[in-house]
Amino acid sequence: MGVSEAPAVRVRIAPSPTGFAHLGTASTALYNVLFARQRNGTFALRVDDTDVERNRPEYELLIYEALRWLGLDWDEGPDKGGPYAPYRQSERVDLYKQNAVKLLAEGKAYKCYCTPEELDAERRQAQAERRPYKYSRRCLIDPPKDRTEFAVRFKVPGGKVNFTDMIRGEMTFDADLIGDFIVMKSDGYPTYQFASPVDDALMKITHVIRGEEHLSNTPYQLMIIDALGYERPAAYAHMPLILAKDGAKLSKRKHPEANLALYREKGYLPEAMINYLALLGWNPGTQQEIFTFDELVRVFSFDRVQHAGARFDWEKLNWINGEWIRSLDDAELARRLQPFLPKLDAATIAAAVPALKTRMTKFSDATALLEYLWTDPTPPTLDSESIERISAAAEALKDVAWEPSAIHERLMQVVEASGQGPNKTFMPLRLAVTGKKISPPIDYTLALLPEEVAMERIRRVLGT
RNA sequence: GGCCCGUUCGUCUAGUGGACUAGGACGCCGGCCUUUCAAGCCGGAGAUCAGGGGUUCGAAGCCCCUACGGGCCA
Repeated sequence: MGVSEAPAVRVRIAPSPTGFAHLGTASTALYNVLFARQRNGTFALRVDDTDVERNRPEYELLIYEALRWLGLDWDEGPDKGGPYAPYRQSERVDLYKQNAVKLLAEGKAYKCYCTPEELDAERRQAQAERRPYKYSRRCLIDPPKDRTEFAVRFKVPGGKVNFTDMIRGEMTFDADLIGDFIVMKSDGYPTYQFASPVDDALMKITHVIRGEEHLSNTPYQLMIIDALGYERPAAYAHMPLILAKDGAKLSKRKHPEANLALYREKGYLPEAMINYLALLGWNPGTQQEIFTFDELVRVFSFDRVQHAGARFDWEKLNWINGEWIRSLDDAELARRLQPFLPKLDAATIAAAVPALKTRMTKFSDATALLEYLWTDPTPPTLDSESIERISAAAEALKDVAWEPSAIHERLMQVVEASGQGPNKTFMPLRLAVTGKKISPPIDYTLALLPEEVAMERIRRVLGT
């Protein structure tokens, strides 16, 4: 087949709605989207909700929300449909049944009546004899006559299974080591090993890009696709896992950083998240660290993806987020900051932005810096010299235009007249007005407050 | 238990047999700037390339073994 005849690229992610949206889902989605955009392909979202016990519709919404926030929108999905609908596996159960029936009819699968206890006994027996366990095929050879409840078990043909992994190269697995596995459970639902390849084939997925935990599942799924006579995806890509700081796999229970919603709440920019996620497990081969999405589309390639898991690091994320914050223009920054400063009006936020810009690693940091604007601080106790400096400052500020540069000018005159360093004047003022040692530059600190309020706080410590 | 994937500064990583006295980034430390805190600029410490055997004139990079980590199946 010539290059021009190659089928259009179709990729997909298949998250399970079993809890909050996971960081790993975002990472996988990103790589899928980058690849799809590079090749003018299609990106589908398929919801793997066959685990009836754990899946909840609201969790599905959480996934949509998080991916949209990151700008990782999909072309086909449960909410927007598409040529291969439905995109929710729970709505495709008939399809899996049909395919299982087909396998059964062709002798490529068989009914298995074994109980979990029997299977467990088999397994323990194998272990006791120190031989690798494979299902005994007793239900294939001599099925019990008196039972009705069954699962459908795939008859593994054996031999070698080869496929191309865009990250790891040519892979070969020995299927002789793989025992016959269940494709349909006795409750009528498919197993992951069955639903996933059936959908990939039916949805004409050309490249399966997913987490490394699925690498050894691939031969199972390829055998299913082959047995069903479907076309295999052209290639796979198994992405390195994101690990927690302690080196363990990111778990929803133990690691809050696995929760995508958290980043939005704390004020990380979606651009920064994309940037950081791209760099976790991939590198451009150049010194560049800051990337826009479009730049990533241009330079991303699977052969520069890491093979080993990468640990999540708040510090680096914070730096990247800070870089992004500093790169935004003031108006845009002010606009995005608003939800994080509900107590302030838009004009005040806009006025604060120049002072905030280099002082935030994430938007939630703004709170500590500006808290004094809506909270009345406890007046500090100051020594007589500080009182004197404040008194001089108060005098100088009497009829100043209430904005940073004019305030700055007046205060510098006071400093000059004092013959002392600026901080002798500024720090007491800062303490008087904010109650804290850390605040934006003093001219901003004052100007952001209404003049009467600022002057009142100053008068208060002067006792006048 | 079987199979698979992996292992370079604390972290993310560069490295595809000689340019490696192992490079960059984050973080850390120091200095400059300075109005506190940041930002910015300059500099520094930090990796016996998991360990051991080979192959080779030469190995971080190739082969084997071991250890450790992770995954899948069971």
